[in-house]
Amino acid sequence: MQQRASTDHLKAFAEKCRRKKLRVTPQRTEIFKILLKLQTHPSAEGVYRVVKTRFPNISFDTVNRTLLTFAEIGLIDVVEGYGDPRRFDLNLEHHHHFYCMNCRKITDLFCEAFDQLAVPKDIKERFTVTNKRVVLRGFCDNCGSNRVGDNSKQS
Amino acid sequence: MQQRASTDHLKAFAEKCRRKKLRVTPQRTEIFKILLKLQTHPSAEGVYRVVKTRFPNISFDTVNRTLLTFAEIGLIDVVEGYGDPRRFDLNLEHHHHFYCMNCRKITDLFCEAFDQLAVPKDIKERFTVTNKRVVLRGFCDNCGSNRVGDNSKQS
DNA sequence: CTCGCTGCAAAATGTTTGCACATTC
DNA sequence: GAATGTGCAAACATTTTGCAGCGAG
Repeated sequence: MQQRASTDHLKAFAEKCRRKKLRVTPQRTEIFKILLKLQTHPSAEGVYRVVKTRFPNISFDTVNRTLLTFAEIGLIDVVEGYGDPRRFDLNLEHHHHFYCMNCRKITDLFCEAFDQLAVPKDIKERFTVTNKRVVLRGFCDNCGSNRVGDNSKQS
Repeated sequence: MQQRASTDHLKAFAEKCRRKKLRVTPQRTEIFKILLKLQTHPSAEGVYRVVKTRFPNISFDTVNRTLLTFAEIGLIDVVEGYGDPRRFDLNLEHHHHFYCMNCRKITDLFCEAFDQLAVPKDIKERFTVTNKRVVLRGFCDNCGSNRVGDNSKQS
């Protein structure tokens, strides 16, 4: 089933690149194909290891940059954590987080509706769940008005 | 209000340390006090900068190790992302994540109840929300049986 | 007095940047 | 042919480890 869809995905990929004025290079295509096949949540390093079996000369930087580029144009997503340094939270009570994509600030959210969300039985059967949290992402009021969609940093 | 509670928190802190057979050193106490005051989600670096104003000789490692120790005994929490390398996700559809604290594998969860969770109006007013996700944490079936609560790694 | 904790230094890991050459459009 | 993408190498940032001496219990 994955195989069948690949062609469509590849077409969509090429089109998206063209729309964003990105060149469709063999490296990019291969990386995208590998992402399709992996269906996991690999790090740049993980993707690199796989791509290397087909493009032995590819550099890690190309893989890493390509992934960041893909994320920038919305072709793929970056998993929560976003590669930031580890951060700590004194608040052990049940609460939730809003993460600003621009200034990277995390705001605690307290919300009964979120707290009350139940973990379905089938998930509980597959995993030992010790923590449940709703994570929202977007832009805080400081950042929301000025900017729209890019990934530039700010200390 | 934070001020008043500090004493209690400090007592609880000392007791927790004793229970876990950790020594109550000035450094640890200071770091804990700073966490109480910060009420944010600082990185080790961020905590270090503040502690240094009072303990100019403290080393970054002590701060970092202390924070990790605190997290290990459940005194504080590590925010989603956990300091892992950045990871990517091809799946742009609405889905949710389970993160295994042991093997660090992320599993996609598809769950209607989670999808349907509405973001309350007051949150929408404060933030521009572009993404919503439920993140569960715990141990997957491979890791759940062998281990219970520590933080040791496994490649 | 003992063992855990701290500070220092170095290593390991992960990420970013600059530049010359190759390649897509 | 112009401009973007790639590979390489070095810089940078973050996290981890080993060890000698210090200090809490």
